[in-house]
Formats: sequence, C-alpha cells, structure tokens
Amino acid sequence: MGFSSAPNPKQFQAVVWEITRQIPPGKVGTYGQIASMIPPPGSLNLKDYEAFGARWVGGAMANCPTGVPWQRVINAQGRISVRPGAALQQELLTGEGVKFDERGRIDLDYFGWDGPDAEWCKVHSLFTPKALGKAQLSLF
DNA sequence: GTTGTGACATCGC
DNA sequence: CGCGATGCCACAA
Repeated sequence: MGFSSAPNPKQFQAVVWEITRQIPPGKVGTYGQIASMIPPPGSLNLKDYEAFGARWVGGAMANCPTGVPWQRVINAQGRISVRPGAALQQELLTGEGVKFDERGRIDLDYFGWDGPDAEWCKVHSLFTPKALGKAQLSLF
C-alpha cells in the first residue's frame, strides 16, 4: 500500500495493518509510533497529527482483520489502553514473553519495537520510524 | 447539517 | 509519577 502524501482513511487503515504485521513477537509498538511513520493525511500540524494520528491508528485496529497482531500495539505510556479485550491482550503479550511490571506497564526500553527495516519503509513510502525507548539517534 | 465520542499524545500541576 | 485538561480529526447517530 504505497502512497506519497495524501492517503485516504481507507488506505491509512490498510497501512496501519501492514505496519502492525511487521511487529515481531515479543515486541510492542505504540499508536503514536505507527502514526509517525505515515505521512499526515490532511494539512495537519505535526503536533496535532501525533495525537490524532494515534487515534486513527486505534480506530484502524478496531476493524483489525484476522492475522494482524493487534495485541502488540499499545499506548505511549507502555500500558494497555482501556478497551474491550484488554485482559486478553495482556495475556497474549505475556505468552509472547513480554513482561509487565507491578503497575502493569511494559518497559519500552527493552520491549519497544525498533520499527520495520528502512528498505521496507521505502517500498511502502513510509517515514523512518523512531525507535521506542531507545534514544533516537539523529541520522537524518 | 449537528452533536458526541473515541483501542491517543502531550503538557501542567 | 499520577491525574486532569486540551487538541479539533473522522465517523456514526
């Protein structure tokens, strides 16, 4: 699903699923992280897009087809958002080796997904993702 | 056409 | 670190 600048919501949704499929077992990505990889659909400020894009990612996950590891997408706090199936999500992640601390939070520093390969991003016309937890090295 | 709300992120206290 | 307010898009009633 490649697009350059103005994806339709439908495409946005499909891209979100594609990206989610790239998350390997035992790793987790955040809504904002995924959103930051996709070019802003409208004429939004980057700041607003970070917040609303994340919502759209969540909305896309609501219609997530089978085969997409939806459980590996969490919020930026490293926590499982309040939503239907939250308990199941934690269970699935635990089964993949993801550890939750006493407060029910995931250490993104360790389990945070670094994002797909740069080449993969290029093929799909996506931005280079920012690694979670780890300090984002300025690589232009 | 209007209104309400969301599987979020960020900032302030 | 935790909780509340804000942002102002997309979609369903």
